[in-house]
Amino acid sequence: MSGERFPTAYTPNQAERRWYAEWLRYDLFRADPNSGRPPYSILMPPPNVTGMLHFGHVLNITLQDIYIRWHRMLGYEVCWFPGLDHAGIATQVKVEQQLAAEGLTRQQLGRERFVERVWQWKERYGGIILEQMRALGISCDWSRTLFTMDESASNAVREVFIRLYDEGLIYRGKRIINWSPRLQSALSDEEVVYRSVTEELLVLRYELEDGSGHIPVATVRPETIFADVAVAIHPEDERYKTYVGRRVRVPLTDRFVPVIEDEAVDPTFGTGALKVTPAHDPLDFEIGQRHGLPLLVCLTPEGVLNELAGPFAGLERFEARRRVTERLRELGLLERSEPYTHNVGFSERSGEPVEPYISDQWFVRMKPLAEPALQAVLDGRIRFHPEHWVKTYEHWMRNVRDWCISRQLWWGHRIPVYYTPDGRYTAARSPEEARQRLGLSPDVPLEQDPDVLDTWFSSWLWPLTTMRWLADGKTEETTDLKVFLPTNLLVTAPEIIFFWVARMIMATLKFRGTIPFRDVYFTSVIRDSYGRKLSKSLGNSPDPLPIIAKYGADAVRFTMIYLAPLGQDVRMKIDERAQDIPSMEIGRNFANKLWNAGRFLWLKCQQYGLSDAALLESELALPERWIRSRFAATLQATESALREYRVHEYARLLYDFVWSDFCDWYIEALKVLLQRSTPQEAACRCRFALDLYEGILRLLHPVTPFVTEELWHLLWERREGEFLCTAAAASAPREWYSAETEEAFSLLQALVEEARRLRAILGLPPQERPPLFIRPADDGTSAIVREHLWLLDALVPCQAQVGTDHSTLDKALSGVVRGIELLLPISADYDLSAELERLHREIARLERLLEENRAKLHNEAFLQRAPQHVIEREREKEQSFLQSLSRLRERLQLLESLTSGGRDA
RNA sequence: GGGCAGAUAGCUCAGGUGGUCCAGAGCGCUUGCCUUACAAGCAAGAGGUCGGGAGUUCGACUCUCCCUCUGCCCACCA
Repeated sequence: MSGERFPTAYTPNQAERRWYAEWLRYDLFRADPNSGRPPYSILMPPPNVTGMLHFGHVLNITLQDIYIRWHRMLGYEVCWFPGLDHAGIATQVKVEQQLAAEGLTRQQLGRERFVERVWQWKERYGGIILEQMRALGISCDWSRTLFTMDESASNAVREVFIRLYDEGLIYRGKRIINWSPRLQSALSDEEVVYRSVTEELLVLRYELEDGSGHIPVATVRPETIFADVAVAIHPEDERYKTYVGRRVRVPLTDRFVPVIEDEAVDPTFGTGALKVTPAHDPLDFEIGQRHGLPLLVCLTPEGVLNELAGPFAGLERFEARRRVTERLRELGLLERSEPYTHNVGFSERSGEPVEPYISDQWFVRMKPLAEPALQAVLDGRIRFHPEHWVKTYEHWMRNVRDWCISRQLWWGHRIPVYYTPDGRYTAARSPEEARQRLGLSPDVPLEQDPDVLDTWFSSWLWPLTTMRWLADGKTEETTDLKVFLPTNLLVTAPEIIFFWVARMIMATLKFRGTIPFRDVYFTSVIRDSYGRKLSKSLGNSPDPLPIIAKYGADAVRFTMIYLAPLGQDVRMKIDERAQDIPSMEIGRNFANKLWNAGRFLWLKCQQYGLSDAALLESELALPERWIRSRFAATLQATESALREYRVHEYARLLYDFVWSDFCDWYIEALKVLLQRSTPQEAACRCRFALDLYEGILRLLHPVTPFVTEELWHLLWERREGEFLCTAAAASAPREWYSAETEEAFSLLQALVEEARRLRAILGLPPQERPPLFIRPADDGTSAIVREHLWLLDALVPCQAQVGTDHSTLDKALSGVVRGIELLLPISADYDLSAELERLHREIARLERLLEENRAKLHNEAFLQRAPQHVIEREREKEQSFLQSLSRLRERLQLLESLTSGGRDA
């Protein structure tokens, strides 16, 4: 027992700063792969350095820390690998915005200086993010922090590119990709979001060369007609059969293009005739390939019409659309137009509509990688929680398409490919190697590919690069890889299942022959009370730091997991004006409750002292045996909840146990027990209480590390360097649990609650202790009740006494609990009408239940088919109903005779 | 168009494998309390035909099917 003063209130900020510094000072988070203890490892999904963390991260990181801290206390050698992601496009966009505010563009700055600016940005926001993570109290191994642009990661990225290239799994090709004119870069399919947009569907006249008629063609993108190379119809479309093989004029041009047949055309859509523009549409591209059509490009990378568009050249694509439409109308080439709602792809990062665009890009062949990765999940080597994500995963993996990995950006891993002036190229580690590979003499100039790789091309190597795989470009084997891979758990958002989770599985299987992780926990999506995702632009995503400062890190951690059931979205009320999340009070109040329970125990221990003499089993009172049993049961339940990734259940179990069982019942009973004990006994009871409380701290430490560490040191003398953080997890002997004890105590609880209800009806002042008469049931519970009248006295409060003759208590309020009748005397002039009404209601309720119960018991089918214990249970219920009913009826009769008698007199 | 998840008290949500609380918590609400730690608290209370409809079963909030609504993901056809 510590002799220091016990503060009347918990001040989170101070304690958090102090303990985090201590934990770091003693290097408690550093993993030692050579310790020989069983390993437990987690890879932290590296946050983007684009900005600050939001509450999605807070939940995600808290969950990981809970598992890390829990396993550390269980004696595992834990290793949590932290890091940051360079987030290519996203970060580049942010820095360009910053530049724009200064009136600059990246082109003005030049590549080198621009990249320097991005590094400055990274230092700044990376720093904020790390500060936020520390404020939350997370216990990752900071010595292993990795940034995806670190040299060691770059080395691995380069090697992987070259290996895949040599294997033919990376190739360069002219394909239709998603082009962002604003970013001047290609995007992967995953970086495009679709939105429903209403545009005008135009029907244009493509006139036959000989002037004998026309084909009506529907389009929403008339500005692309300049790149049309054919008009296609479905082979079985009778309407246009005769046109096939003839030529039509592309409107506004002098070009004639053939009419062709292709299965891909949907005859039921639009006019059934499709203008084929292979350079500007993925479907058209395929058709063009099939028919050997030429590729015409009418847009520049900036999204401006080029010389092919004749008089329209130089117009921006949407302006061009308006002008072209206008012109077509003037010339009578526009047959009709109608509003048409369809999905249009937008760039996720820069927001403008994506342009399907033909260009030279680098791709990864996904099919060979996807197959083993799919199997690993289907056969259960990797388990998803909740499991239903497996279906989504499977669907994507079976339909996976090649991954466009080149980006026309400056911020990212440069593509390790070198080109000769005459267009030959190869992947290589250096120009020298490239020359060697191409068999060139040293004087041939080479140019490295200006593009960089998709961010996820470094992220998918995360399980490997965090463990220093190929950190120097050569070394395949490291101690970390041997010990910590596969990792145990990945906690991540379901929205990056394709971007990241799937690809990590592919890469780790490919390059290491093993799965990257065993369990994947997909977190909840945090939404505001309107159901919207948190986002900075909506203003509904407050900065976690001030909220942590206001409520405490433990409160934030606890509230998040308390509110976030596995796989369900979480709605939180967010006060946008105050940038506050009021529900954080849940956790704050809980920490406060825990604190005060500790303070109470401290005060009592000061008062009574502590006795080392272990209490004999027989000397433990029922409330003590009960709370011990509840502790054992709670511990067991929390363990299985955590093992099955029902983390919110873990939080709820702890909340209910601490608040209801420990504080509301045990501590209240302890107050009475201490009063009735000899000083010697009281000291023993304090010891018992304190030990149990310590168990609670151990149990809670993974969620609320700070307040528990603080209490753990306040209540006990600890050796230098001793921390709850690295103490053993809570444990309880099996025999602590006793169903019988819990049954007995719950009877007393029910009696207390019923007696309090009666007492509340009378509205007595707290000091008043009315007599309470108890008429026991005849089921053997009588002894328990008789032995614990003192407890009822204190908890109700009242003066409880057992009596069988209650006839003298004619004027009383009554209640029946499991056949036990409680009587609270009332004054002669008390108005009984409310009580009579209540009795009637109660009797009616019980009669209904009895009826249902009897219907069951008289049902032959039920008796035959229901399991024995269920039938047994129904019989017991019948008895209990009968006894309660008879007592209530007696009571009613008595009161009715009284009231009528009263009226007569 | 395909798939997934959800619909329980005014609000936010709990309710593994159908009968053990005849539906629970927190917040909000009503009433009474500064009762030997805690008013960020204590005690009592009001409030729900568990989205609708069928079915399986001795028995369904809990399983199956259909419907309605909500959210998300995937695919995108001019």
